[in-house]
Amino acid sequence: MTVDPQLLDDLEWRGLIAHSTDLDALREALTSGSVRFYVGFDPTAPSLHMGNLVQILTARRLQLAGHTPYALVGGATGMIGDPKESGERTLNSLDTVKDWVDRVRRQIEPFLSFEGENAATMVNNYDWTASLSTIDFLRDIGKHFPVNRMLARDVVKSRLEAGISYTEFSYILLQSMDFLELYRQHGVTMQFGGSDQWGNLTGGVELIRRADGGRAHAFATPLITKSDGTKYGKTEGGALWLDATMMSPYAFHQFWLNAEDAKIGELLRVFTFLSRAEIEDLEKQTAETPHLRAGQKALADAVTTLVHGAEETENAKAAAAALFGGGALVDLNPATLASALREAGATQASLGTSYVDLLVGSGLVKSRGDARRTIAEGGAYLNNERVTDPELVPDESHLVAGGWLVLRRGKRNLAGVEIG
RNA sequence: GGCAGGUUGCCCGAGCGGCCAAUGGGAGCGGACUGUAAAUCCGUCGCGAAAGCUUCAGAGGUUCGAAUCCUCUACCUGCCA
Repeated sequence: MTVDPQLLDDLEWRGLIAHSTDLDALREALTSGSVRFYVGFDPTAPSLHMGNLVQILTARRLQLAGHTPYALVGGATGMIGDPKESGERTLNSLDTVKDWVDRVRRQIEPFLSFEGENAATMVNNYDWTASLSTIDFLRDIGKHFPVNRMLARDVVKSRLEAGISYTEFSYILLQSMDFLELYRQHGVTMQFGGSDQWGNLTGGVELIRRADGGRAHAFATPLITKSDGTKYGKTEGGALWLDATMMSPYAFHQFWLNAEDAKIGELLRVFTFLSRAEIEDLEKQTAETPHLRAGQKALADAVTTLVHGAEETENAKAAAAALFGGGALVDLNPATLASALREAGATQASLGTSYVDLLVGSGLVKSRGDARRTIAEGGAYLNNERVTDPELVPDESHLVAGGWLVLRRGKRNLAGVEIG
């Protein structure tokens, strides 16, 4: 297998290396042959989200450059829980974790190739931890972890006051053991993960050195933040899920389309496979003609295509064009409008329902008082026309596209109501 | 173990018997500007059309009336052992 010698330069240019073990050694390893590497995903929810996407795409970049991926789902680590600063995690049942493991596995698979010389392999750490005896674990693994070092870790330090269970405290041993296991069984010599995983990554590198005298590498990808420093990928609805049933491809596409100008370059580098020349050109366009939003459009199209495919991306774009096109809704092709509304999120209602209740039913507002408030604030629309009468009850004359009402809150929150 | 203090709306944080659905800040939401950006400014921010209803850790109690006083329970913090 020939490898791309430019890989590490490309990763650095994309800003994907926030921390790393010896960078020169890593460079040498990555240029001298196909490196077997691993990246893990814990099943903490029924779907992966934007943060995980950074890792998935990075794994793909490595595979495309000729290296060999081992994608790990944490059937075991998901039972324990990685300590986080905000507090102790709630344990999930074995059944829940198993279900989420399956879902996560299926979400990762499309991004990697399981054929060819550097075919990817899926592994589950439950397979080598479930039957491990406590005595063996404490003697073979625990002996290599000085507690004083473990206590010095930032996450642990931050939890010492509020409290941390032995369960979570032990997490790093499990993840480090994963690396050792993959190193022994499959010759895996590199791991990467999010920067919040840095302690766990180096834990594995060190365990391999202490237990087997082996040499392994690790690097961490950066946390993607907004320009104000807060975490990226949060919407009103919560996380930016990759599962189409948890977040529609339309909503997903809209999220990226609304990216702030200042972040376009960074997001394009991290989340797309566009070339350096293409990205630099888009950055230039964003700087010179920001209102055209060429960068946002390219970003939204590229990421949505990666996650949901070309067809869903076209649907999302068509829906957005129909709903934000600016033209009168009645002039639109009924079929186009109807499918756009289904894409944006649609509910059903019968004629005679008040506008306020329709807004509540659509989920655009959370209570009737909220609906009335929105109307009073001038932020409520029916068929792209501002609604000023809080008592409005839509009738036949309001129907468009053969039986639809188009509700809007604010500039960009849309919902369709199918009248049946 | 002893002593003192705390627990308020999504978060932080005032209130310390009626004028409190509860000051203020942040987040969120809407409007203006614009580009379905950012920044800024303005408005809004428990439920209810309203009357009113349900909130200030939980359960009781005092009172015409409690987030505010008393008792118990839970959790947290500080000081002394």
